[in-house]
Amino acid sequence: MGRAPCCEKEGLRRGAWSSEEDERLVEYIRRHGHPNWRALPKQAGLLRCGKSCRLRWINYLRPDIKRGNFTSDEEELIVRLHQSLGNKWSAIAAQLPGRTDNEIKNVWHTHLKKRLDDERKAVGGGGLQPQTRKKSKAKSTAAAAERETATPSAASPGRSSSATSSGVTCSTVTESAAAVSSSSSADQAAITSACHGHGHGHHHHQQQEHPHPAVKEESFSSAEQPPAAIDESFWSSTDVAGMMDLGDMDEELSLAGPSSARSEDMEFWLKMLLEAGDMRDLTVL
DNA sequence: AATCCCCGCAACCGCAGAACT
DNA sequence: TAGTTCTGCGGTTGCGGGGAT
Repeated sequence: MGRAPCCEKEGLRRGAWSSEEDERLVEYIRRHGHPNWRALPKQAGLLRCGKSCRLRWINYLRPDIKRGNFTSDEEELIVRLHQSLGNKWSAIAAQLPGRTDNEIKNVWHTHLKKRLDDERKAVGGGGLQPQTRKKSKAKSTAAAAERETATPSAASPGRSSSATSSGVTCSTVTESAAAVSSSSSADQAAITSACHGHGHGHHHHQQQEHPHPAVKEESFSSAEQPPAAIDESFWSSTDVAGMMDLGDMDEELSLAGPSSARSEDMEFWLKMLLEAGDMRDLTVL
């Protein structure tokens, strides 16, 4: 059947979002929720298509987004879930509260997949393996790993980069490489610790940053405060801080629909409990 | 110092299926 | 029940930063 374009392309903005647009979107959703993405941009006064608004909200502006680099526990969990679920990023993301499918997908393609490939090569061929990248890459990767461990908060200004500005609690690709084929008890521990991290933390550091392109956030661990430089004006000007009040947020989230952070949490814990046995089995694969 | 190359990330695109009429 | 609309998902791309040469 025919399919209408998601939006009339004429006159709509594309590309990176401005702080004003973010502001509008957040403010609108805070007040009205998002019952209809298609109509939202018009009603919010945004020159974007609904799809773009949705993506921006889901992947970036949603208050329950947990940002910062992935912990080794999270990476491990992703690897395991990917083994069982395949490229079902949304399903994987459902097990990692605060993480988006897009983010997980990116991490998979940039870090984890490479890591697994390397491991397979190491196991299969052993010894020296030809680098898929140029020779300089090995150097730069090692250097990056070193940077990560040596200068956790020495992130350079500008865009965030998990590889170049990893936080203290965040793993590097190499760091957790050996952990992938860990024992079943280790699995449980990893899952459990991941759960603890999510269960306790992710609601409370939601306001860590407002990652706006104009003032990209530094990378930092989930336990740290965001750098002072982060777009404070945005939070104050839009009363987003007020939105982050938990009580208020619950209200907002319930308004926003079934995917509230609270229900996600419940679902997460239920699934975790149910799947704990399955996860053990995965290690046998 | 300049240029090249690679990486990470946000955003876009198109499809599939659910929801609605 | 069929047609249409909307949402969600997965794959892909383009941009900007930073390290290497």
